[in-house]
Amino acid sequence: MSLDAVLIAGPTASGKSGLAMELAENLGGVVINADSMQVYRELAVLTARPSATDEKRIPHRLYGHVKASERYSVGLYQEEAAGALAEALSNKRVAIFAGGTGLYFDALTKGLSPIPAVPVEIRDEVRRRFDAMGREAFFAEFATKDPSTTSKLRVSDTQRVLRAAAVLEATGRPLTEWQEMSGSPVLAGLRVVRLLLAPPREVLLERIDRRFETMVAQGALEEARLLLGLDPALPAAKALGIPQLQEYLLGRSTLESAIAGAQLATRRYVKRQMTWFRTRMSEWNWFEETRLSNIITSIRVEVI
RNA sequence: GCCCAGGUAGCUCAGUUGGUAGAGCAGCGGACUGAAAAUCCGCGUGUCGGUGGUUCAAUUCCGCCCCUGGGCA
Repeated sequence: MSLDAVLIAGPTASGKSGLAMELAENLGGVVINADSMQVYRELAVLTARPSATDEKRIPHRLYGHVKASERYSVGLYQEEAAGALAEALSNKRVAIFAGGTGLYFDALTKGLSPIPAVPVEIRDEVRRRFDAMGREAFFAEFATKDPSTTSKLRVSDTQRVLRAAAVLEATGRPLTEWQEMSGSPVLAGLRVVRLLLAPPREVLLERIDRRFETMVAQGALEEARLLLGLDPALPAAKALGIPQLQEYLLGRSTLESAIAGAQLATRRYVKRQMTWFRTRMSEWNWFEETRLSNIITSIRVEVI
């Protein structure tokens, strides 16, 4: 069987990393990250990133290579993933993408519209105007400039409203117009296997609760402390567990309630992940168990 | 054993002067194009402890029973 890439998606704590390494070992592969939070250097424990030992055993790419003070994005991911893929293929290795970020898998398998990068200054400027005007007034004004994008947004969806306004500002064209253009998938033309690991929810939730306690025992508090001075609006500052543990570090909550809060946030995250997978990745090969033998015998290779 | 108070959603509770019930939290479903572990939208999921009785109608009133908490012994 000839194969270029294996994609392993699944909710948090579903066993993706372990399976990725096993497959990498068997197929002669490189593990490439497909998770938006595991890219941040300072977040090793809290994002359950592969350990130094793991990285020694199997080559890993795009893990912990971005500073928490920086703002990563799908756009950057798409570029870097393409680079990591090219490197793997030129070394005759199978690229094994593992992660839980549905949007990143979209970039790999469907591609993003070719929207030019929005300069930070414009982004910040739009944000300032939003804060000054208030969301209602800002939205109303944006509606007059870009009715087609506005019709797809809600006033309350601040993040998307800001993005749409920034794109219009930076490019002079409505976001909807850009989005009608399809992009090219990172994996275009390659032979891939798409695996979705989805253990029963109750098993996952149980595992999550125990795992978070282990994380606290293994240095999660120190990671949260490291990020204390950072702008809370940065992506890394929103990693599951960070806000809750910081509340505790600042003396605003007990450790017990911080842990409970982080576990709760993680449960909700799993729900959102599952919604994405169910509704947008239903044609992937779904597995409840991570037993390699089961998976190996039933995989289907497809060309993207 | 007796006397109080209470048993209503997964949890904490509200309520119905008799017309099968609603809040918060938890939970569940959905959307998703450069912040996506983000951001946003939607949904009460129930033998009203059990069993008899009164009634056109009982979760609500009455009897008995069971359970929980407190008090007296």
